[in-house]
Amino acid sequence: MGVTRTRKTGFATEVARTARWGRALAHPARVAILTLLAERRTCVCGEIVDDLPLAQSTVSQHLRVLGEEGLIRGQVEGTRSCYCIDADRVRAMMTDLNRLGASLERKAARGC
Amino acid sequence: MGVTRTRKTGFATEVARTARWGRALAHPARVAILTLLAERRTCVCGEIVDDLPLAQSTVSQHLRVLGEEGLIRGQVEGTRSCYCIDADRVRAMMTDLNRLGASLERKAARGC
DNA sequence: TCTATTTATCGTATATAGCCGATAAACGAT
DNA sequence: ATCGTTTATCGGCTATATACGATAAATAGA
Repeated sequence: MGVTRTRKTGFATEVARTARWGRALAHPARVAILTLLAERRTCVCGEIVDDLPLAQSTVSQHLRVLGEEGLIRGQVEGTRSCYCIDADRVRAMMTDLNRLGASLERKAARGC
Repeated sequence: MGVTRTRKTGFATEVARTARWGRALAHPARVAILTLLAERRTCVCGEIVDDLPLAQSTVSQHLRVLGEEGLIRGQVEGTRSCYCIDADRVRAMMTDLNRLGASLERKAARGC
């Protein structure tokens, strides 16, 4: 023991940050939630639950993950929670992803 | 038994496809591999192993994941394996991710 | 042939993710 | 105060992801 088995460390911060965006998008439920939120501009938790083939508690967890990455914001309205997309964070994410994508496309295959 | 517990299904195909891209990028090692491959244009497996704080077998697994999504291609050269980025697939990925990003940014927060 | 090198895969262990039902917490309405 | 509604969190379980060492497979070179 004493040995770290999971290595989240040892990577450049930009690389790690990009991977976190990846994680946020790594489940179809989360992509679906973002898409739904975009379509409706804003949305109460229950509407999201109705739209997904998942239990309410599961949806709540996915909402939390998206919230932890800042991609969505929630605000309590009485007994309900209203969620919406945080455009600034989405832009930040796309900036990172596009930076990666651009560098990959620019210097693509050659002798392989 | 007989009950499906993991639900990969019940989501629109485009949503699922985007989530798969997310998964591919969801680990810093994989982002690091792509970045390294871009820097060097092409790269032998051993060089990647040397560049990452992970065991050879673990790196090999990450290479496989990236290969399964088509983001990289490998070709055997003697005892070595030479990997490179598949620019077409990267473009396809960025198209999907940007389509998502654009729709999220366009219809962003309003009353939340 | 024998050896060294390189890489993929196997076996196994652990950590994380994901799922659900149940419950708690907060609020509105009566 | 009580009840119903809504949502977050807890507990427990299963599945997947991640990690490593060991081994297999393939090849280059002596």
